[in-house]
Amino acid sequence: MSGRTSEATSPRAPTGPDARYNFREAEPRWQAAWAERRCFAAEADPARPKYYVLEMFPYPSGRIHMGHVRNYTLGDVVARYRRARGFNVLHPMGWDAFGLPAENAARDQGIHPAAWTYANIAAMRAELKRMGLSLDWDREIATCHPEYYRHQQKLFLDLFEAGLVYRKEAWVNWDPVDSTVLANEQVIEGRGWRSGAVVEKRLLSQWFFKITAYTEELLAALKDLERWPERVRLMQENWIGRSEGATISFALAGRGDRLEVFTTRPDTIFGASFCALSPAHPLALELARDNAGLGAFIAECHALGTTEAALETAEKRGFDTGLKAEHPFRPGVSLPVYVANFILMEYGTGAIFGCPAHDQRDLDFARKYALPVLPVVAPPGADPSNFAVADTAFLEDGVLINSEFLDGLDVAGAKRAIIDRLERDGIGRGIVVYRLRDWGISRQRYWGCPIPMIHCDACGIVPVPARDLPVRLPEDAAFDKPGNPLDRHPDWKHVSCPGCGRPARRETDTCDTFVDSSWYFARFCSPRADEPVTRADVDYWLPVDQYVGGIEHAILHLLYSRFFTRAMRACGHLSAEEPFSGLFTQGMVCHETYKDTGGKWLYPEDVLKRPDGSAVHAATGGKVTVGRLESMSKSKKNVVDPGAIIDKYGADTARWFMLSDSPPERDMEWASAGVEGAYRFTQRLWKLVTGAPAPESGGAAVTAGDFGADALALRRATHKTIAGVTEDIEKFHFNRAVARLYEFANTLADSGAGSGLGFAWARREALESLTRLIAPMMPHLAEELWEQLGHRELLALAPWPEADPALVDDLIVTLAVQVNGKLRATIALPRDADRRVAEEAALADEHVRRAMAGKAARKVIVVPNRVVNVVV
RNA sequence: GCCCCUGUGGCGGAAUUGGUAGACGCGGCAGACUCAAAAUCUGUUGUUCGCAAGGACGUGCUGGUUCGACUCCGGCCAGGGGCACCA
Repeated sequence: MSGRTSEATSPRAPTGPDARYNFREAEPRWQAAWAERRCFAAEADPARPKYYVLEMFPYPSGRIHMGHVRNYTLGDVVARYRRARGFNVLHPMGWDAFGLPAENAARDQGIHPAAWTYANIAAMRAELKRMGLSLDWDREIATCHPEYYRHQQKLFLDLFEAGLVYRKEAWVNWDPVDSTVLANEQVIEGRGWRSGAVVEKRLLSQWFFKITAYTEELLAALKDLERWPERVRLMQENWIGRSEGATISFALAGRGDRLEVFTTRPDTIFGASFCALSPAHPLALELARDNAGLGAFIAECHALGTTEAALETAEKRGFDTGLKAEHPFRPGVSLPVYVANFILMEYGTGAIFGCPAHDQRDLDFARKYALPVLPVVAPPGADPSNFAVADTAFLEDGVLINSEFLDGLDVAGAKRAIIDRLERDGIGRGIVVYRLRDWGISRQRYWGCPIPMIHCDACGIVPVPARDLPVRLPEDAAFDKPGNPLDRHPDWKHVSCPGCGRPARRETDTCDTFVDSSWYFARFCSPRADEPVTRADVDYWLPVDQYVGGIEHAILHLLYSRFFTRAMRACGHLSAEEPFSGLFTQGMVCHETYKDTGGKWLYPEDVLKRPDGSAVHAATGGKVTVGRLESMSKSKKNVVDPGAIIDKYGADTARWFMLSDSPPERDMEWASAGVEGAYRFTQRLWKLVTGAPAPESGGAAVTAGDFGADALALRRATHKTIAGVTEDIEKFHFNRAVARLYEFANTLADSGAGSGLGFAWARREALESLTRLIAPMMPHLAEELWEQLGHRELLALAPWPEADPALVDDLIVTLAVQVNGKLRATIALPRDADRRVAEEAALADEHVRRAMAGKAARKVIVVPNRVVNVVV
């Protein structure tokens, strides 16, 4: 080592290449080398097994955040590992580039959305490139580019042709702050997911994708997505919301028509005491024409909509229409028909029968309007003659009572019996209904993909001919007023009708941005094709073998992508059944929060932590309150800028720390002390490999006889580590892989000088294996070490090390010896020693003898290579 | 309200899936080097009793199954997430 002392101390001042690993110099150098060799450019090759790794593409906000660093590091480990395993890997990157923030920037800063977006993309691309990700940048796409949305418009036309797109007048969720329509999924607790504004109901003509055409398929296929987290499958299952029930049609007294209701409890028909209609039900609207009171009630229901007041009160209210529905099995009994505010037109038939004894809402309603409550299911063993329901409905299984031909059956049996009877009588049938609704995609915004349709007074709605695509966004839109800039534009919407040539109007709605992200994974397979996708390419690359992203997209994005895959298949674009065969959902990156004495949030870099755990303001020395761990957010200032971390420690350290400690699916804490530890490890590795160079074997033949005990021990450690790290990476247990690599580096550092040709060979094998194993996680350092070990070829192109099974298992194993289940000793035995040998060795141990206190062993349990338990 | 997940040292977490609880990292303590500090290296670090050998206790709480339970089962408690007038 050199005599220099003042350098090489702080991460801020690394120096000469011989003293320390200089990431500042090395990282850009290796990135340039990878780019020059085009190591990560993917090409379809049917002769090779493919592996498509994809992380959810980012919204170009302008800066990357720690969540991105974690997401892209996880994906990159998989990509680099698979490449080393010989797969033809596709690992692309793009930009989810349409969306409202660009229009807000235009309004607030006077920058055009396109200029703002492309500048952000350039900034973020540069940041991502510094991370050393093994991406095929040749395939980069941005959804706001006409070369992308042009193909999306073509897909829209194809879906339209296939009957999967339609237009209907619908009550929509209107966000008054963003002046746009939101999908049901984008309304969270009655508020817009982006603006947080209270959402109103409005009736508008909207474009819909017929996702319900695939409801059964989307649900049934979930069980085959074995490499998806169970929890995501469950969330989608709940979202689709399958429920089995029956329709029952009631005759209406004094009218020729009938009322059809939907119920999941047809078995409770004899307990029915009223019927109720949705305020939007056609019959309700018809009756309202001659009934001012009813009209007022319906108007009131709509006005309330999903406003705050409605959410808070949530009171069940109804209006008696005066109509009577005749009970289908009890001649002469009739039920009042109400319009009720809690019945949804979109679910079932928009009408129900109420059985208060066995449904809590119906019970509340019945009590309010003094309707009868007749129990028809009693708990098993209860006396049917005096079983009654007070203010809690009885929802469990039991025995049918007061129900004529159903009496004595259980709930499941009664359901079957009544459905049989309804079907025989022709007044109902068993059906399955779903919660899932069609996907409303119209947005009254500028910065989105224009919907390629034209409204003609003579021809109606006419698709834009494919040859006229793309329908480009006008560049000269104005953003200073609320509402849709496309609709306000002086001439953009005026076109001639493709059918009759007369003046017509363009559709001014643009697509929900979830449409853009519903097929980008397919576009990556042939990103410059003159058609949405090239069949041969998508059929080779799809499905995505490993998709990585945040749990927040568990429902919307993933369900829409699954729909799009099916819709594109129906249009002949691809043959994949599912878009993502493997899914991994990562946890969030969290950080402590800090507040000063005035209660103002502080950035972590302005806070000084003291050894006793307290914290002070770095500049003023004032007291700082340390708050709990929370997901990083700008509003709480508990953010750490990835750029600053990479400046200070390098990309490899940031990547390594991201993978250490916390399992990737769990939330993690970004702790500065942990980062320092990761940085120290990079330097230790550098010293380990360069400090005591392993001689090159130079092709000299090494035979088994050359390996002494120390060499063999080292070789066993090496092969055990290879096997362990390989398994950990396969299973996404990156934190365990990291722990193993720390352990192996410690073993290697402690293994000393050793002697002889065999040891030198074993040491070199160990160092090369270590270098290859860290490569997916710390790719730059690994290349540097690989070069130091004398290799001329890039490590990025080298294969993954193979573990020799003969060296993975130890020859001598340690067994635990218990007496009555308590650990008393450990004994060392040859691997797979005979049970009798193990038993004798255990009983001979002095600690064991003492614990047995002279008593005889009643029973001895031997688990080979693990444990001997002596029962006395 | 319904559904799901998680609870292990001072902290992040590990435990071959029923077989030596606490690997690995962070932090702490002690020591070496240094005029001193930083960096680096060595040792130590669940609690507790004991000079020691050694013992007792210990995976949210509680009961059970088992030769043996962080792991399986029942009942609680706490934290987090999803859905929520869905008939």
